[in-house]
Amino acid sequence: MDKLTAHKKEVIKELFFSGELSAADISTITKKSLPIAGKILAELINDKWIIENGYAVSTGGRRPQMFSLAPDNFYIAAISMDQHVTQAALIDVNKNIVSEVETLELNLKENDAALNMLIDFINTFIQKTHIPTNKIAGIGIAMPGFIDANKGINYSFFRNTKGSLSTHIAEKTGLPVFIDNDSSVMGLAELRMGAARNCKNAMVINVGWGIGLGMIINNKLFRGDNGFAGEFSHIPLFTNNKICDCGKTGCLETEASLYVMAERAMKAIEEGKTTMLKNLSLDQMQETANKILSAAVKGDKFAVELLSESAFNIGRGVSILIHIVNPGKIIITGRGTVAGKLWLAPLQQALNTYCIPRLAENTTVEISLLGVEAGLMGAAALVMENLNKDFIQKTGKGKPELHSVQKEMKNTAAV
Amino acid sequence: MDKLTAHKKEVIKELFFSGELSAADISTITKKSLPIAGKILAELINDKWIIENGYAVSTGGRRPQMFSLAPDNFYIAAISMDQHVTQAALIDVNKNIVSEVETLELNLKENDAALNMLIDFINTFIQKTHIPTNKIAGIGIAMPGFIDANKGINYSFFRNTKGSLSTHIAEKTGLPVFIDNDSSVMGLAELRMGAARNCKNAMVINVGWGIGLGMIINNKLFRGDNGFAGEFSHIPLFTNNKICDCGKTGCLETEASLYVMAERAMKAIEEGKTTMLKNLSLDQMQETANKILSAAVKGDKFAVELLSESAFNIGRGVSILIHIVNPGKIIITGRGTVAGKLWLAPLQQALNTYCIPRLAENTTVEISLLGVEAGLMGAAALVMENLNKDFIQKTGKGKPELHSVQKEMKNTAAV
DNA sequence: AATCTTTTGAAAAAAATTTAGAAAGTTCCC
DNA sequence: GGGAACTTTCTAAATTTTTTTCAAAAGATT
Repeated sequence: MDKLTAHKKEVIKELFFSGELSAADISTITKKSLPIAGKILAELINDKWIIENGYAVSTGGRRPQMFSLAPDNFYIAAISMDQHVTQAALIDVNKNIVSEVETLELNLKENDAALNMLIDFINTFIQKTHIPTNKIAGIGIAMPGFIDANKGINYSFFRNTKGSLSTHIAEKTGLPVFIDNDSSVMGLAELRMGAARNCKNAMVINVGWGIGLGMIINNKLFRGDNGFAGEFSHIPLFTNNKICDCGKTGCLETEASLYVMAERAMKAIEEGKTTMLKNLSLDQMQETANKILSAAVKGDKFAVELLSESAFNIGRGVSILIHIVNPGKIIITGRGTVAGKLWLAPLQQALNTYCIPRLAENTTVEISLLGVEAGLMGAAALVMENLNKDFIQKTGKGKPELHSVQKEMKNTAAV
Repeated sequence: MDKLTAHKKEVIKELFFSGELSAADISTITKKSLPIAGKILAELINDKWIIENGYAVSTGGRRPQMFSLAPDNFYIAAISMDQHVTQAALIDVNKNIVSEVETLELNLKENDAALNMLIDFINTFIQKTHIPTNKIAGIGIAMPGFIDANKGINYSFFRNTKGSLSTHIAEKTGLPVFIDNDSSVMGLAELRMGAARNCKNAMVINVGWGIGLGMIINNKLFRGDNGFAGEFSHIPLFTNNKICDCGKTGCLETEASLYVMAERAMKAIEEGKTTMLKNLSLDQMQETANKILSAAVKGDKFAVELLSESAFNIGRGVSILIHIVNPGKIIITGRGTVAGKLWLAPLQQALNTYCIPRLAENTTVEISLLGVEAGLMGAAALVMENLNKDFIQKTGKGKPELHSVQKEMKNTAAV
């Protein structure tokens, strides 16, 4: 990629995540000189990529001209998957969801038809939006599994694809496709547009059917040697003889996860425990989990205890993370976030119990503000991080297209 | 620092760690164009920093001129400390120890006189070497504790120093001083001149009185938000009710470390266990540890079992590291390394037991080749990483000094 | 001997930064 | 309330830095 395009890409990216910036802001963020920043901005205005946005209030001197992305110039197709449910949404340049959030019940395990169903779902979704494909920057897919994002391969699901999974979907949809692990991508979302902005090191804990981990290290998403970093759910933390999905025993997720909470709730109810919870079923995990979480929010003593137990166990895992990584922030995200701040006290209690005070002191725990949209926002962020150079160079998206007759004339003239 | 000096610094650093490089090598390593590399090299030759080293064998084309650091141009004072013993050695441009390795028995805990003893020790050591101080690039100090290397502060030891510890020692010795945590610095040594060269992510396990961790992340030493990353010894891994130095229970170091091995050995001997070990004492930890390690090397069944138990427990901790960081290599270093490959089998056994196979497969475990010198080498590497700009600009170190008479003449001429 | 590789140096081109000054505000002090 | 002094933004020109290009030199390969 030539340097000019690389610079443009970076500026577009920063404007997407920040919304509005001045030339001076761009200069400091990109660590380029002001003349360079000015030049890039002028070109991007000329290409109709960005617009001038009037003057900001003064901070003690001349007021800066502000810039932002031109509205309707492009969109992002964001796909967020978990083991059971897949969601799709269209994101615009202001990070808003501008379509219906489409949902597909799609079980990833032992389902040979899943890939084709996914592709159909995506294609139908894009058609429904009525956005021309040349205005879609790409498709971002957040999904579970061991994923090599560079190669676009998921070693856990859709393994029978020949070649890379992302290339395969790109061929079937006609759009650039970027794939990464769901928890990692949620980490990216927090880094770029959530609670981890301006954090050097942050650990994003994805509380769902398992306990995922997105790692922000040195202001960047960290993926390890093979893209497998953050396999938090399966750290051997307990000596409990409970067998885990992964074949081992004592994994964190055998003692903390929405799934474990559901199991425990059902057992307790069977034993006659007093609680507002009823009619739970492991077959309808999503509904069951939501029932437990909202019961906890409403103050149901048993549900709160259940949640606190999981939170404390997660905290034990987090205390290990803190010892090893010394992060500035821990951020709780994922499906469990519905219960909000209920997670904080028991988790902090575990940190107080298991962390060296000097380490615990320097780390704050927060609930993600992105909430249930974290996965979709992460998928969008993934596309912006990998923005295609061809897409950036595709100038004149704002200009009217030449008609075929005009093209003919141009060609003739050239001969 | 101006760019030229920054470039020079980087070239000097790479030459120190690599020994010999061609202009093309420098260009690729520093990611600068060949003309730049050539220009820097020419200037450095002119400054007597480096020498031309003849031609290397051809790799299919013209033979490259090789460059290396000029011998005797500068030296590094390396200090390696642990809780009980402090070592000092002089390192030359070829990474060789060119002095006696001086040793000082210095207990860091509850010892108000320790800092002054350390400073005296360093000053005496430097005097003994008979190297003029303007030829010493700096003093690198590797020591235990919570250290903020940027600020030069050790929050665990020597806390009564007013201002930063490194500045204080610098004032008392008249040389630049760089301080960092011992395990981190061993990680740096492995990254730059050991088994972690060319590793993107590597975990360096320092087996000593506790279990330290130096983290290499994205080809760089990683220190976390406050410089406390890698606090591996105190991750809460066991439910054993053994109280640890840090005040908590169940820390990794309560079940794996040379100290624990010594305790267990003494208890077993008391109980009449069959072993070649005898006359052990916790007061003379270094000797006791060495006795156990060398007994294991000689094949003493009990000593091997003792070591294997510790290795397996370390492995359990390492399996957590692997799940979280997905590193390409695990490197065993520190005092325990004396027992060499004996650590590998039981540690690998733990990885096989506690790791998801796909993760364990991608990580290899090795014994450091730097051995007992790892701390000193790390301290030297620390100095090279932070090489002072003034020191680099101090040209003419190779040129003969003007005599005072000549200086007089110059001064007169100038008037 | 002809063809390919790699290194090397010089010249040309491109890119980026520094400098300087003008424009547009704010703040503080009398 | 009105300057004076200070800030911040913005533009253009001058300068510096860096990369690209080209060609020659030196060796390997077939």
